[in-house]
Amino acid sequence: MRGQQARGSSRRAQIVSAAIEVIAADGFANATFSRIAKQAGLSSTSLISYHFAGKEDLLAACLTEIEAITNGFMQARIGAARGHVAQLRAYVESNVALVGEHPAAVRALIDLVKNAGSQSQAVNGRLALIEEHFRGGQDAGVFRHFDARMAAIALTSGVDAVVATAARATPEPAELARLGRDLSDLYVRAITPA
Amino acid sequence: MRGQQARGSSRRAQIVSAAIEVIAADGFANATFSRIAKQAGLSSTSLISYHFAGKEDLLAACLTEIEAITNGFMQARIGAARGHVAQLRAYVESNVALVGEHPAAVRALIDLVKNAGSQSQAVNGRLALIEEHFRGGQDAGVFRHFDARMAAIALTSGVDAVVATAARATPEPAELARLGRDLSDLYVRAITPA
Amino acid sequence: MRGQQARGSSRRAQIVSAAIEVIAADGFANATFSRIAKQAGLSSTSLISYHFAGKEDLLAACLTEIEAITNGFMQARIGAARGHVAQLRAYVESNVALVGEHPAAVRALIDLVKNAGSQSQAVNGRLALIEEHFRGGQDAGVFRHFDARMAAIALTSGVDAVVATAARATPEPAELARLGRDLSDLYVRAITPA
Amino acid sequence: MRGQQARGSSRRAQIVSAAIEVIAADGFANATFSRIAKQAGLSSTSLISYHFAGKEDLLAACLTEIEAITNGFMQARIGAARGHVAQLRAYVESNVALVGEHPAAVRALIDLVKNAGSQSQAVNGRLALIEEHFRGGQDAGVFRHFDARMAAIALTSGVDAVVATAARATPEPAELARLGRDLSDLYVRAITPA
DNA sequence: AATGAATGAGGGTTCATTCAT
DNA sequence: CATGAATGAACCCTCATTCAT
Repeated sequence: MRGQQARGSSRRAQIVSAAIEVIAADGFANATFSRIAKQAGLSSTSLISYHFAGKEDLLAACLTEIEAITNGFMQARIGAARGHVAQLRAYVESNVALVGEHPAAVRALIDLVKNAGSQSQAVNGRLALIEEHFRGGQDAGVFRHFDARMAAIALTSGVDAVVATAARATPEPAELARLGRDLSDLYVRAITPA
Repeated sequence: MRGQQARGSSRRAQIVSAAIEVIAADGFANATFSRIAKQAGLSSTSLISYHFAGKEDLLAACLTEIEAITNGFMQARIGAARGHVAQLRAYVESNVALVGEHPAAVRALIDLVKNAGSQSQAVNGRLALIEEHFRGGQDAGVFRHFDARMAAIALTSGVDAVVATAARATPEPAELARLGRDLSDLYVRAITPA
Repeated sequence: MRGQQARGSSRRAQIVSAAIEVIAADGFANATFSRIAKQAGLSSTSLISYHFAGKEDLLAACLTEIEAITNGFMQARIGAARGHVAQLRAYVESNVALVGEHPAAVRALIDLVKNAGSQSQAVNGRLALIEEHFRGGQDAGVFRHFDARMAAIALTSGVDAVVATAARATPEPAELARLGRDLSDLYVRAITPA
Repeated sequence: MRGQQARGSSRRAQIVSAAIEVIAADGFANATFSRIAKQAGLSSTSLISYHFAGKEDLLAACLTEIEAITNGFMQARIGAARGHVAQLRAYVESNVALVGEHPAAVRALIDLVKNAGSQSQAVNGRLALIEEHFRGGQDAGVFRHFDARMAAIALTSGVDAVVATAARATPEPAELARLGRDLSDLYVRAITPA
């Protein structure tokens, strides 16, 4: 009766998936319950309200879902890398490469981050992780001493923006790879000692 | 009858100013005529419609106003700098410093850029300018050879994000100066040869 | 979410009915959602938007409903008549007689025809039917040779105007019958050979 | 201060003229003060309110002006005709011919009659005149005995409708002449004895 | 005589949400 | 679980009119 169902509900997953597609296609501002319901093949928006406590709840679920997708993709590559620099490269390059694998998820994520970013723990979590990575590298002496939080913000938003631009054009994998390499070059130079 | 007033109208300026404050405080999505009218001390939203052809028109006027403010502030500093590197530093540092002078304008600008960015020629103009600056530096041999467009995107969005974060906290001028220096260090290292 | 309901919805029918009464009473120009909602006993206009895709949709539904009413009444009488002249008489007389049965529908129809006439295929269909009838009579040699389209326009609008006047006064059935006879006399004389 | 100026004001005439053109071009429903002011080259709608007591007043003035135009054209032709039948022909044919001379006035008149018809004395006056003409012809024995008022309604509305259709197409003078002759044939046959 | 600014009512429409079934 | 109906607030916008100047 309340809305807010068990996490495992298949209906929930179906709605979240539809919402992500709508956000990716029509933008965050146009992602209404109406469009989402239609995309999901539901006859009524009330089903969404039934499964989610509110729009915020749905959006949070989208964010969670997207991050599960992206993390699954990126974590493997990052985990395989050895050393602070290599891991940072892996982060940037796998993030760019992700556009080729899950364009809708990437587009939706960027829109969600733009519009609901600072409230979201998930987004802030990603930020904190990178900040922590920077501090670790600094302690290990492989990164310069800069404002780690500031650099984390600059990096994540920069990567997001490049990825967003790329996501609009659906480029070739090879082109994406070059883009990712170029971009990680930029940041590695920025944070490592001369 | 109007719907499009002479540029110099004081009411227009008052409404634009109120709109900027609302966007800065409540976000682009919540910047409704109602809130703007209330902020401006107007008795009804129809006065806004009287002075502006529509919401788009008002938003465009806000963007114009903000850019006038920011350009007036930044152009002087950038123009005073000599050399590609110094000019880039001037851009980044003056942009960060701007937060201390016009926090509302900065916050609003960032929200407008996020939500109306790719349609706005003013925004795209800024991007093109930096891209051009990069190419010029590359031709002069003072910048490395990287994807100029990509780097321009990464830089502008990174600066915007750092600035946005700073704008939320209203920090001291000295702190802002340090932040600007740190950030421009980052980008200068990123784009200059080892 | 709907905006376009199944044809059989009782609410839809209720709203259409209310709209017809409002148009009949206040005129097409004053048939606002507010007045229609009040007439239908609804608490808000949004319910109308819920059941109809827009004002046009509602108006189209009204036209359809009215034509169903009028056709049901007139078709029987016209179909029972034999010969071109008798059918024309049946058309004119049954149209006038209709005022006694469904005054609101008649008044509303005339207002709708006046204001949305040339766009409506239903209205144009009626015109085309009569024009065709005229041509048939001319080919059969029972009608004179005149501009069939022009005469159809003159007849339908003339009948509409007489009917509209009659509808304003709610006259007795006998009086209506005489009016219908007189009017059909007029047109029969106009189109049959001396 | 009140609005409602002396009849002879040149501004008044200018506004009336603009209003007629707007009604003819955009239709009665879209004839707003805004559009009329623009058409008249005025900078503000308040000037209209200044010269006219209200919208009704302006519309009445339009009707008066149009009738002055049409009467000037038609009266000459009707007055030159001798006999009841010839005068009726002159009315119908000159009315149709008018389309070629003053298309805007005709289009506007028809729209005004449709939307403000039954309230207007001028319109009702025209009706009464024809009704009187019919009675005169009946007394003189040249017209049959029919419901004079009803026939007047049928005739005027029929002529208006044909004229309205013609006004939409701006046809050749010769075509208009034929149309007028055909139409007056129709009505003459309708009202004269077999 | 004329004007620009301002007003308030009302326009249709969209939206997330609630409720009874 | 699921649904269709209903709701009320809020949205942007247009209109004729008024007022001080």
